[in-house]
Amino acid sequence: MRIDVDAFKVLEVLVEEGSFAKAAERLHKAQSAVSYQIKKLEQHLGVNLFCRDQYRAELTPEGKVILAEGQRLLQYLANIEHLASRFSEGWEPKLELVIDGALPMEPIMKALKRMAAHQIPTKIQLNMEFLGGVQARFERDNADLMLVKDYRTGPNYRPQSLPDITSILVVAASHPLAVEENISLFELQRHVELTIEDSSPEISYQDELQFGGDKVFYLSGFIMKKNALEMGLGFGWMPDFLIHDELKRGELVEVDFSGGSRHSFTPKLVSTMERPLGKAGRLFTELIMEEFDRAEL
Amino acid sequence: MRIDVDAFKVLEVLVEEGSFAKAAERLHKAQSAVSYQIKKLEQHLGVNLFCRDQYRAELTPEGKVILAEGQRLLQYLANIEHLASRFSEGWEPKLELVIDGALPMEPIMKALKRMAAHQIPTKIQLNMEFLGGVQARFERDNADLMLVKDYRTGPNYRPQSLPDITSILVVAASHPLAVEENISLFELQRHVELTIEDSSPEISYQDELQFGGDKVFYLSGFIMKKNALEMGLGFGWMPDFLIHDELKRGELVEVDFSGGSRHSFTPKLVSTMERPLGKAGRLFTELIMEEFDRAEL
DNA sequence: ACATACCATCTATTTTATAGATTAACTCAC
DNA sequence: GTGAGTTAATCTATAAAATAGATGGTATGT
Repeated sequence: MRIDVDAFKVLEVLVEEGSFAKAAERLHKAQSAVSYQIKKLEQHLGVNLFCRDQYRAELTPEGKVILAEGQRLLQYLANIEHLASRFSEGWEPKLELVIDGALPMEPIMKALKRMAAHQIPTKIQLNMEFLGGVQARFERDNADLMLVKDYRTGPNYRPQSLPDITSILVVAASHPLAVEENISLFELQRHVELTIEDSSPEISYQDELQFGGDKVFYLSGFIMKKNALEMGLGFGWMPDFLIHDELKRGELVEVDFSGGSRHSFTPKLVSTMERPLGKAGRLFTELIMEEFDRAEL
Repeated sequence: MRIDVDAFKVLEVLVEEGSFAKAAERLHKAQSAVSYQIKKLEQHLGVNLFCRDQYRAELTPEGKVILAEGQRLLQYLANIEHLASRFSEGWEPKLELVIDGALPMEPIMKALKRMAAHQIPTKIQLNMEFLGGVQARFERDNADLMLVKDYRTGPNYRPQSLPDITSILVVAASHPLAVEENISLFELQRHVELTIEDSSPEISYQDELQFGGDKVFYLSGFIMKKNALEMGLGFGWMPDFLIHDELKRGELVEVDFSGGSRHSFTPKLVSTMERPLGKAGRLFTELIMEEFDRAEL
């Protein structure tokens, strides 16, 4: 038979009260029950916790150590119970998020920071993907939420719109396209297009914003894409919030494409009815909406 | 009623085996007992650990977290049991040592280091005192062992001798006493004597190696005493192992006192029969003897 | 469709925890 | 000292809990 953790509680109270009878009273038990529990604990551990030579039983040095360890054990057990109570309140044990690298990180990070401040029991996993990779991962991992630029609608998806984001077709000021006017698609296709590499494992649906030229560079993430643009490697779409400063300083300029150099999209926060959100998921939804709205001002 | 930690063990085996029946078999219990335990745990925590929709009951995400936490709890409990078993093997929970600052620290530290390597459950407390302070603390704190230069014998003391250590009466090379020959006690008393301050709370027995002059500086520890000597503040006794290099380099020189400039004493390792040593105390005794013998070579 | 495996549930039984009473050893006040 | 009052172990009866064994409904696979 395994040890009874209850005995550690009895031990604790017994030491606090300093007497078997008082401890029994505080524990709403008979004095004999306390004696029995302590004796059982001593037998189980093979250690004398109390020295019975004196009139009042006195804790041995070994007993002191066992008491301290037992208290830590009880503490740990209480933590588990607390954790469980949070679960039964509706907090999910894990919240898995997939976010699109094309979206601004600042409001996302702010929302996560505020989540952490709530002392919630939920473990949060955050994955960043690009283009079709976002949805691919959402489906493969059975994630709880995806924050995505655009997605193929599924059977039970519940999307919520976030404030619009504008992409701008830009190029370095030093690039030939920077000075041309009313550029045709044909002309555009003669230059190198910079694109984010789709992070999905299989061939995914093509981004509707590609121009179909044969000179396409695939980059892994917007930081690299921005670098490549600044170095004049080619032209490409960038979310406006990422290049605000560069446009202002004139390092990057908008391409005067006849088909339009601005494109706005509506990021979506998507969950699925197959995996309804728990408390943490709903809290995150609320916070992320707030942060995106605030960022827009 | 408090939670039954046994249930965590059942949970662990159940998850490993993947079936209530198999788990019951491994635990030498009936299948119903396993069902009962798990149901009780779920009720107690207020959390569904298993999803019974499928044919085979499957662990819920909450269950996974509870399982992991439960395993840590069991680990902790096992640690306590191990600790207790070490106690019942004769390892005392605490070993309190008092050492004399006049003794070489190196073998003591080496012995302690080797103690630590033994993975023993005993907590070790080490206190350094000077002169009468060593014994005062040994008695006041009911310590287990004292390593002392000399002591007043008590009723039930069990001393063991360590290899002799020599003290030398030294002074800085720049000090007037450094060049005098065949110095009388009277001459010596005209100069400042440097002494370690007795660390006992009450007035203790006077160190037999004091000269009775009126110019005495009391210092707290041999590091300060050595500094004071080097700076030519006065003369004083120093254990040879502490000033070996300084003598060699001629920074400190032996005083040519007519009454003798060398004095050897036998450090003692003392315990009392009122508090017999446990395993850790005996191990320390063994190691410290070894280290002192080794240091002598 | 049949044999098999899975797990909840029921009942009887064993095991364990507890209360209440008793006793021996001890303290303290007088 | 002596007697009243504590303290804690021990004993016995009882209440509570864990367990075994049996049963039944459901899912699996061949």
